[in-house]
Amino acid sequence: MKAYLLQTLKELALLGALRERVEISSLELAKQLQTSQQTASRYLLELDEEHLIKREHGIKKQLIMITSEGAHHLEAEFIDYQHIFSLKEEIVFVGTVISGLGEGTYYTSQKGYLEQFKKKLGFTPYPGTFNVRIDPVERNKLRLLKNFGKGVDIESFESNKRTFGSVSCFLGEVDGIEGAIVMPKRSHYSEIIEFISPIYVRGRLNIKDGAPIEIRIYLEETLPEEPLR
Amino acid sequence: MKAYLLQTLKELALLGALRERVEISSLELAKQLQTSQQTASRYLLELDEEHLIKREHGIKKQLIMITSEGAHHLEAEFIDYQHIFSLKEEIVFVGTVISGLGEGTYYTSQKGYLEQFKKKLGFTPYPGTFNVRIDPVERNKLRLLKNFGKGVDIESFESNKRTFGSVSCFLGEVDGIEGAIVMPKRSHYSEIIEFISPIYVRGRLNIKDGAPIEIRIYLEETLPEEPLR
DNA sequence: ATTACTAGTAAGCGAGTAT
DNA sequence: TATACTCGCTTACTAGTAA
Repeated sequence: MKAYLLQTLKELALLGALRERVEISSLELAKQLQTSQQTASRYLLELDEEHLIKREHGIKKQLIMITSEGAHHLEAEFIDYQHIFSLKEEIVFVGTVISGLGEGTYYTSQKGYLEQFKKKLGFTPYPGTFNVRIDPVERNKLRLLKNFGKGVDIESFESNKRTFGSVSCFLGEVDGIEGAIVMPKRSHYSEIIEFISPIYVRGRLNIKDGAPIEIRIYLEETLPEEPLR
Repeated sequence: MKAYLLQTLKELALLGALRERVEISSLELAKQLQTSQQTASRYLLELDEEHLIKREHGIKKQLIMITSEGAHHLEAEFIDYQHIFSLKEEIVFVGTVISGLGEGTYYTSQKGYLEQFKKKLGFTPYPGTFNVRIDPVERNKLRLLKNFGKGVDIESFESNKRTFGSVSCFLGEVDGIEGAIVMPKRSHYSEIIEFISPIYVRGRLNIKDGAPIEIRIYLEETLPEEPLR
């Protein structure tokens, strides 16, 4: 998303356009953004084209409201700032359940991974991964996770004459089931999040493909409680 | 501030550059920003020129840290987002005490204003205003105030054959002294904030020009407490 | 009043490359 | 490896103005 569009969207949000239709002229918006009327008008056109706002033309001014897609961008931005100023302790990914290609079972059955999971994560995962497709706008949360999350590194190893790459894990939960997400280190951000757990998640949740789901990742390590004396 | 520079600054902050020097190459930054190495390099040059970051060149990569000026921009942005998502109940302006030109005394002595202050703000101000020069980066808080603050409108009136313009007031306090800031409606955002109070602020605080000061403005109206039955 | 098109100018971009 | 310069191309800007 272009930086100036985000800025414009934020400005509209400040005027209340997340909650209601806001009446504003391109000239008024231009003053807020310290630019010309023409540029503000163009920004609004671009935001509209990208479905980040919805407009209705009144007789004079226009009524503008931010769409849910636009709101997602602002939320993502807010999360970034919360992290910058260390105010949040978890990241929630929203997505839909999908089926994997069975690869998850292959990888999570490798002894080289299993031993490390047991040792470093504290549990032996059920074979296979619980896969969730996240919205593309959620991907910057993945980046945040890499930068801020307390990742657990699982090292690469060799087995059967091939190499199994190193992965990062982040502890979290899906609908109350504790586990961790697994991210290959040498790969770009994907739209799929893979979750492992000692429990067979799909069975426990009795859930179908396409169902909405949330994965919650803990950013702070859970500190053991100090016993009262 | 250019939108893309803010975005870059935010990215550096996410990498921890608010707290410590961060080692990053222009290519790595470019990947984060989804742009080219050349552009990332140019962004860093621009941020440096504007004193928003400080750089040290290592043998390979460079060490980057965000300056306090850069941090202010990020804080201001964070405040904006907090307001968008309704998480803050006050705005604090940081500035330095300055002397006015005596105009404050003239205006605050006008009967037309005095009657409205008494009626709408609940107090009769001491003649004169307590003036604070705010940092230019604080000005977007003024804009926030106009959009979100529970402003009290003081209407224009005529007296002695001239017109006294309408002003907006926002209740707040300076160092524990309750009062309100006064902003002319028909004027651009200024670097000076004028504070009125039933008490002679300068005398009470025994403060000199140039001294650092905070003005706290309440965003939510203080609701009267419900008596317990 | 508005919005937004046209057109000329300015700013931003990244491939190539020097250092 | 790095950073950052040049330069040709693209994108973004605003004055003027139509609708």
